[in-house]
Amino acid sequence: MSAGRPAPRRVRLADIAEVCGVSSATVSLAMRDSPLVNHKTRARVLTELKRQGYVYNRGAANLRRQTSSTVALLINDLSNPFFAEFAAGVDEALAQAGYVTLLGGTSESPERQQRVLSSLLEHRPAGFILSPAELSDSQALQDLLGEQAHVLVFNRELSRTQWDFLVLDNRRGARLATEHLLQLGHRRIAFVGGHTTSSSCKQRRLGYTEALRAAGVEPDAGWLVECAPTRLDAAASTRLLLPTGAPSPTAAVCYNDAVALGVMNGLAAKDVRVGKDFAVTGFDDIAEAAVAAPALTTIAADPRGLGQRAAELLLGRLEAPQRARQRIVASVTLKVRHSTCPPPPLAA
Amino acid sequence: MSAGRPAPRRVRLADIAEVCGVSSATVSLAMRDSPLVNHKTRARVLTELKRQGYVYNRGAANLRRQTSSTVALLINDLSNPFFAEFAAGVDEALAQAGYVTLLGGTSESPERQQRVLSSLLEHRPAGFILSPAELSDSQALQDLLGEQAHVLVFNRELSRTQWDFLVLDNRRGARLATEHLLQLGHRRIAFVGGHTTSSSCKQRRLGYTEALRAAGVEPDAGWLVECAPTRLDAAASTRLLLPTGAPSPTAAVCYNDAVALGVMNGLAAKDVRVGKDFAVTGFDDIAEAAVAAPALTTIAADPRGLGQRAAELLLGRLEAPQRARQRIVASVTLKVRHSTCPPPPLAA
DNA sequence: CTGGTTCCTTAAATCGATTTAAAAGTAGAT
DNA sequence: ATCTACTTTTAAATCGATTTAAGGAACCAG
Repeated sequence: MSAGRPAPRRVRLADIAEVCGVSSATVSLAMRDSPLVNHKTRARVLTELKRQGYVYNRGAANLRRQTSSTVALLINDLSNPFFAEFAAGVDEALAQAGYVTLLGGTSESPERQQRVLSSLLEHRPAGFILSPAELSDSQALQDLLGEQAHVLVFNRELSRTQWDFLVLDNRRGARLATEHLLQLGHRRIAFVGGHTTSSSCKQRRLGYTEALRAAGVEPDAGWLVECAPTRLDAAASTRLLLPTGAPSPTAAVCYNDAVALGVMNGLAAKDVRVGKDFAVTGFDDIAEAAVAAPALTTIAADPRGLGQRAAELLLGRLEAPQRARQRIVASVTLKVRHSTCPPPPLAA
Repeated sequence: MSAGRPAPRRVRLADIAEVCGVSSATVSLAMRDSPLVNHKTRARVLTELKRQGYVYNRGAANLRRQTSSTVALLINDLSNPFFAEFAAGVDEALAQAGYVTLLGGTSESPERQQRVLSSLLEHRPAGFILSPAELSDSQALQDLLGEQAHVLVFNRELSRTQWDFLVLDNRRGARLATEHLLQLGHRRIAFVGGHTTSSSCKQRRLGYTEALRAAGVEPDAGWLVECAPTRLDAAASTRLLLPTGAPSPTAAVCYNDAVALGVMNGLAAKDVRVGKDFAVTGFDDIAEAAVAAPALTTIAADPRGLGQRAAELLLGRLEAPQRARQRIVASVTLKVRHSTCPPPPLAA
């Protein structure tokens, strides 16, 4: 067990002060470019700061100044590339503004979300960017965070909160996808995936229904297939789309890309050729969408840009705590690829 | 502009103390279950803490105790699902141990890496988990972090540092992929992607060469195709694999999945059917690999598990600063899917 | 020499929790 | 009543940077 060097204590302002023959107050002021300090003194101090490799202790400064230079980022699912990109965008924009990101992954568990949140709270972040876990308890979150916390909620609505909110234009996205299918000639179009409890699912279903009605098609209750927004569950639900007694759907609008990819797997297993015999659309435009076979027609949303937007919204709120609540609906675009096609002649 | 409530100051230990008629020292001790405190007093204090919704100020405590409850996580590319999963694993394990993750994305830029790092340093994290940007300046990193910092380096070797190191078994992975192709009957096998400067690329090429030599195949210089590890650049490089004068390769071991998917795109554009006329393997097993057409044969490495492992290694180091340097090589496995096939009879 | 400027520097308080030595309180024994 | 032993509480210092009021120096005008 060699001793190594005895871990030199970190350099403090007082150490610099001593060498320069001034007080630590002077060093502090010099460092922060106060006009109170003689430029000769400042130069000496700055040189010495560099020479000793001084590292600012933001924690001490924040304690005294009652400020904070961190923002907490709570993400429901970092394994999902959509949210990972979102996180990357947030971090990038926060770093640019001089903030550090406190990361908290919640794995879609409301309990873990509460635990992670109370741990993050102890670090006194200036604000929170929260992409809530499914089935989050809005009230519990509010109790923990307090009424006047600076919070930006992303993606999922939290009922009865007054926090800023950034969300995709779910309704319009689903309408775009549905209209695209209608234009191709489809009339019997299913909506697959998502839970009725989720606000984004409700909105997407709404867009879907609107598009159908606008085209004079009355949606059939049998076309609404509920399942978890995962590839596996979606694949299992696929049987509900296949011919029974009634005329079956010729296309499916899926809650998101994961569901769409699952549906494509499920259909392939039954020898239904997606893009030839059956049309499928997704939502999110995750990276897999472009390389799937066939490449998935989907709704794109620029998650990295959303992350930057979220950070900017929160920073805006920090600067103007009193400004009115913001509710931003981010636009989405339709990306047509090869999973959509006209209905087969037999079905038309 | 309604005023709202005037933002009640946060509760401090002193506030609790006052109500309970004791000193803040007593509250502090009670909170931390010191045997010095009378159980009757402790009960009163705990009740009051809960009643006022006290939130611990870890910053103040850390300042006094000269400790830290954060760990900095620097990630070269959060958009890459492999690293996003890794980050999720790290965060999960750190949270379990009571640490909070300070996130820093570096976007593969050494300059940004330096900037992000010095910003994180000011928050005095207990340690660092660093997945270095390409072409990182090892010396510059060491100058910034200091010799005795607690650092775990992931994935890319940093020359002449004494930090703990966690890396995939790149050599064995590439050997597994190459052996798989050899067993299928291939003799002319290319290696595509990656830069010679990167340590992981060197190791993978080594495994590839070893496997060839062991099978009595002398690698041809023309089989080594260098390109950036991105889908786009790989697609563009594909032409180098196709028949010219000399007999051309019938299979390709790719540096990673992104390259493999790019190569598949490039070949498809030239009507070469991967999985029928040509075999391709990847590395990483990102989510797209499973849904690509054909599904990609690749090397899997459990990035989330690696993240947890990384966190555990760092935490171990924090507890035992003097222990010998760790160098962990994580095992990988071959995932055979449909992008690999025997060589076409003509070429055999 | 006095009073008034201007310029620069610093002592001391502060942020909130922790820690330790010392004090205060309680009980029991003599 | 006194002493010892033990339990419980607290005053005060501490971590490192910031801030402000006050002080010192230098200079000029009258």
